[in-house]
Amino acid sequence: MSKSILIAEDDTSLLPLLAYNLKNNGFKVIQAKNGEEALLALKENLPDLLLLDWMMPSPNGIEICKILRQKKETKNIPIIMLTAKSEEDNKIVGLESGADDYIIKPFSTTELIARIKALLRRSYSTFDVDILEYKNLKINLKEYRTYRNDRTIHLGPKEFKLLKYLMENPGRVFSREQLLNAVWGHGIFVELRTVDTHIRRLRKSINLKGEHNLIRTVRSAGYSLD
Amino acid sequence: MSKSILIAEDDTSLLPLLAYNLKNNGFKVIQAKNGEEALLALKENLPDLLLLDWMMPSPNGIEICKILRQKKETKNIPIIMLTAKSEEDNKIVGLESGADDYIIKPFSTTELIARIKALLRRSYSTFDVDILEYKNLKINLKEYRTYRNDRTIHLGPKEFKLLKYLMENPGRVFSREQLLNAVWGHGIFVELRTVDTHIRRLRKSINLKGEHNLIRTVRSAGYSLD
DNA sequence: ATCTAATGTCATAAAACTGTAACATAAGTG
DNA sequence: CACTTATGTTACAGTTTTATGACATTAGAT
Repeated sequence: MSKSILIAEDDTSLLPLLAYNLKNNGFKVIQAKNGEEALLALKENLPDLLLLDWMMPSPNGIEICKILRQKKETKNIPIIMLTAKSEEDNKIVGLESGADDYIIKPFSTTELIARIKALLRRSYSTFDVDILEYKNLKINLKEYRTYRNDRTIHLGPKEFKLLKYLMENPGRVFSREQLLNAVWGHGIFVELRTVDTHIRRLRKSINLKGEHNLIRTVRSAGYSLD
Repeated sequence: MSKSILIAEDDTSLLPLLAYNLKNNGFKVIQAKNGEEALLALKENLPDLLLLDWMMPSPNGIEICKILRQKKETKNIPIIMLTAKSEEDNKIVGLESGADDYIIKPFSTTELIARIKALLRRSYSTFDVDILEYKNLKINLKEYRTYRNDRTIHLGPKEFKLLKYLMENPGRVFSREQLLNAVWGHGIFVELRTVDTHIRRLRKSINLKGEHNLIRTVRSAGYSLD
């Protein structure tokens, strides 16, 4: 799927040019003629990357940057700042405000594209070990939260651990004993079939109303995430 | 109490040497053989200072630096970058990425120690934000006041610290141990269950007449702001 | 010193979670 | 198909974990 890029640029000759070039390179482009528009567009939906002009009538690129970095849902969106040559000295401020990269006008399209791609690549190799995802399932380890299709799901401690374990090795089949060892701990005295019950509870919570069953039963072997 | 230092260095001959020298100088050392390990170690607990090798297989020092600078809980940790002579030209980029200092290999132990000490001294005069907000909750750290929906709330000292800590990482679940350490202090003799009582008092004060309960209980895990 | 607010601990109540067993279904087997 | 085996379901009692309220003690303020 193509990545979306929001451009905020008040130079009315540059904006369409940028948009055109980016579209040609397979990106989906959202255009904003100033900071206000950019912020409004961000309420609508979040792009994969932002291109912000440093100098604009308030709110300018830096201000927007700072605002975004404070909000949870936007703090990880990569940002490239567009600066004029004369403003180059301020680049440190730019990066401090939370931008991930900056590029000095005038710049070549190829250079811009290269930087965009580099940044997207970098930010998609997520370092966030706290979040596990599989299909439309997501769990946040730090917050102990589970989502299916972004809808919050409540799980008990055992179910949570069980799901976590399965999600760490999606597709792989675990025997009941393996699951007991991993989730309950070694050397405990619990019926093997207890796993069944928990799998059932997990399924019940996860597969809300007609959603595809994500836990596969492998007869005479065990269970796996599918 | 001795300060802890996390070293991320992929040169397997240099790492133990550094660790040895720092330990000799009274620091507590955590070692990481690459960027991944460093990030993992940071999830466990936060050191007082970081020593990052510039050149490592990804994530390298700069990348780690940028990541850390974006997170509230790590953005103020002082960072020293280790760079090879040939990379010296890039030193500006190093500082731009958010490092506080850099040192060029090969360096003398005494110089390194000196810089570390200088940095630690400097960074302990850090000023914090004085207002924290979450949903309709607001606390003013300087004036020591708490508001819910602009209505003033009275909290005891412990409850205030507890709330402050939770508000610094909204959503994240903290175990009772963690809360005890953060609010009561390390190495203290207090029942774990005491946390419950304070959470209860905090809830009572915060959730005036029918307002949404902002503190979530996560069974067998702890509490979090919701 | 006296009074008030804050704290830590306990006992008990309330809630949530678990493990089992019994029975129902479904899947393999010859 | 008849039989065997594995898994799905359900209900329930037992256990664990958390909430609550009361109490004694301590710290702080006047």
